[in-house]
Amino acid sequence: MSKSNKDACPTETALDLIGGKWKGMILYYLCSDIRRFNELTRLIPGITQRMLTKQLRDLEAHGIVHRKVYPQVPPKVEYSLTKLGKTLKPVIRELEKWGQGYLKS
Amino acid sequence: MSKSNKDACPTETALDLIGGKWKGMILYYLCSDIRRFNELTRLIPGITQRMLTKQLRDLEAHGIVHRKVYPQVPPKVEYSLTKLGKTLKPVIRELEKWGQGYLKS
DNA sequence: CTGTATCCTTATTGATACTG
DNA sequence: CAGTATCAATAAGGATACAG
Repeated sequence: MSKSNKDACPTETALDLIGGKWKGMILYYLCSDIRRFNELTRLIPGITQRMLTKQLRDLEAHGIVHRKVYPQVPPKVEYSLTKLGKTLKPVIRELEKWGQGYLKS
Repeated sequence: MSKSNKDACPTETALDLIGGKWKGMILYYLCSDIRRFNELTRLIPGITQRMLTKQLRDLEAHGIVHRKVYPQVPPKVEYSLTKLGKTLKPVIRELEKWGQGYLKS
């Protein structure tokens, strides 16, 4: 987004970072555990490797997700929430609660 | 979105409804008050009439926003949160809080 | 296993002009 | 005031193949 009034509307800042088609689900699963690349692929039906990579890189760039590479063959990479990422948990939890309520109504 | 695992991930349901480039800000302003079309245009710099209309219609279609038309000239239309929409307040509040924290860090 | 690289399609957004 | 209509541009997403 070019330059909206983020100061006046922090809501927008947050949605910029966790919005998008897949980030919600990625964060949802990272909230409960450290996950590997392939694991996320399985947990999130329909996502392609390209999109998963892209979203994870995005989250990483914003300091929300940490990427830990084990230099071995075959490769092993673990994704987890950073300190900042963990502060998102209440947000994710609220979204989750609301989503559940909405689905029941 | 076609058919992801919304049941497994209510977070996604929520983000589907309140995500997008402008919905966060629209909801942010509707949380605190009833707003008119032109008022929202002023409050949200950069949004076009076309986009504001589209987003409001979206929110309306999902039962989050109520559109009240006063049959008069010049026209007057008021937008407000529905009962369901009001249940979003804690969610918006969490997003807002997190956004503020993020901006400060 | 964890990605890149290409190419292509679709969805979102924007600019602008116009209307009841 | 509160929108529509039209057209154009950009961004997001997807399919598939390939690589270290």
